[in-house]
Amino acid sequence: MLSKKQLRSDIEAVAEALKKRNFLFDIKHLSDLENKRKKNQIETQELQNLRNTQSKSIGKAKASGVDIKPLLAEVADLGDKLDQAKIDLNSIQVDIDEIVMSMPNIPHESVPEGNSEDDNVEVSTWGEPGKYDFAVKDHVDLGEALGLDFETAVKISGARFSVMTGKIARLHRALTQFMLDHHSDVNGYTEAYVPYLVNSESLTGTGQLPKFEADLFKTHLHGEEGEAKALYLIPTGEVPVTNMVRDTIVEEGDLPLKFVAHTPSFRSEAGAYGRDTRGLIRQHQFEKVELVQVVKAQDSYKVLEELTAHAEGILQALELPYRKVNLCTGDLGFSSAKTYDLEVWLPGQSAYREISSCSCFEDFQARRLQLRYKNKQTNKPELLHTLNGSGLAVGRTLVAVLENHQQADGSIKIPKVLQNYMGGLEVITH
RNA sequence: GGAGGGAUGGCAGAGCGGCUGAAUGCACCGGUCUUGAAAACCGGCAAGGGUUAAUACCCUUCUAGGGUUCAAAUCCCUAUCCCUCCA
Repeated sequence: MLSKKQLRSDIEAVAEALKKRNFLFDIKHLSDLENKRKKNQIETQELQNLRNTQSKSIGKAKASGVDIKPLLAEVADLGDKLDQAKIDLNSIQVDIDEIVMSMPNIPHESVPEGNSEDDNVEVSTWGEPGKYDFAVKDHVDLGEALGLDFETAVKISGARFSVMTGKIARLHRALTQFMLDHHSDVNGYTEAYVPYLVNSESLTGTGQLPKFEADLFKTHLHGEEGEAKALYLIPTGEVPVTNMVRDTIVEEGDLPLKFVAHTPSFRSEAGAYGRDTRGLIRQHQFEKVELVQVVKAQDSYKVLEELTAHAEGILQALELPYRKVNLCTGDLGFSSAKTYDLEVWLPGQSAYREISSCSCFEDFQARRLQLRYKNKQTNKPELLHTLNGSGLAVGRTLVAVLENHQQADGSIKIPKVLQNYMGGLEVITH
């Protein structure tokens, strides 16, 4: 959420900044609402003040034995007036909130302007796409021989799910284990285990709600109260992990907070019909190892570089060629001020595909989350900055390992760092 | 399944319907003292919002949502979470 103060004082600048990401809003409508809010709020608070002072004087009069009847008559209609004023004010505030809650974050100045992913800017590349003296297969062909099974998944659940058995299931787990160990042992993250079903407050805190409900799987509880209490399957580990610190004032000495968590992610992929229908790239359920950091405002962009480098470290350890891309204003996620995508090379597609997305949200999430620390200098609570990134998406990493480390006979070389997790295996064959 | 008890500031923990935004302790910050530190002593210290150039003033908040009342941390109802006892 953007700062309402900023929206009041500098609405033109906000509109200008959001235009860069193709987000337009009715400036006049919002400022009209804001003017109404101001008037009603002052009015309401004056009534409240009046009631408070009147009540106090009634108390005093009663204590000193004076007849309070005339005083009571004076305040007779105050309650009704106040109730009405509150109702009016509340309805205006609901309208304003609805608008503000659906406004995306302002892009950082270093974000390139553009309309779509075609305008993203490549920042760096690592490794060279491999040269193969045989016809490369994609991960579906390679995987199906090794225990990757989409047909069974269709029977159990439907399209966009997968089953893995045997060595490939173990390889998938090995990737997860390696990532968790690496980030906690080498990069200093604290491992976290978190719920996979979350309430709507959590999703509002990180920005998935209210705007993106269609992308989520929502559970349905029985009973009349069911709707209000319904839980959602997490679309990313970011949600439960970042919400661990919702509504808290963090001790300055505990900063930065660094968490790593392995979670499944569930996405309805609404609107993605026909895209990546083959294989593991776009699934309703996939595993991710998520990095989350909570830092002071002045550190956040330095930390974005650092966190991205942590994700890159996994790709490097797995010997997977990739490139780092600075997302343009038009491709930026709703809550993000700046995002680097890491795109891994997939020989089966002869293309770079997203495998990690590392974002700095500045105080956009923190404001929704009421996530602060007490600044020792000013002695005031200040909003923190949040960041997260996949380190990495496990399913897509499996795809990348299969395709990049395939050999002519369809076997897969296991990267050195994974061999311990594979019981010493150096190659998997069917 | 039944019967109770509880939820208060960063934490712990008091709190008769009006003088309670809230005692006290811890933590934290500043000061005195000290070569320095500790201890001791003195002082400060909740959050959110509004008006304002500023000082300042005002409003809201004692798990959440309703209700009673001129007035609610305090009384009533409901929900959530925690605890104890019985089956």
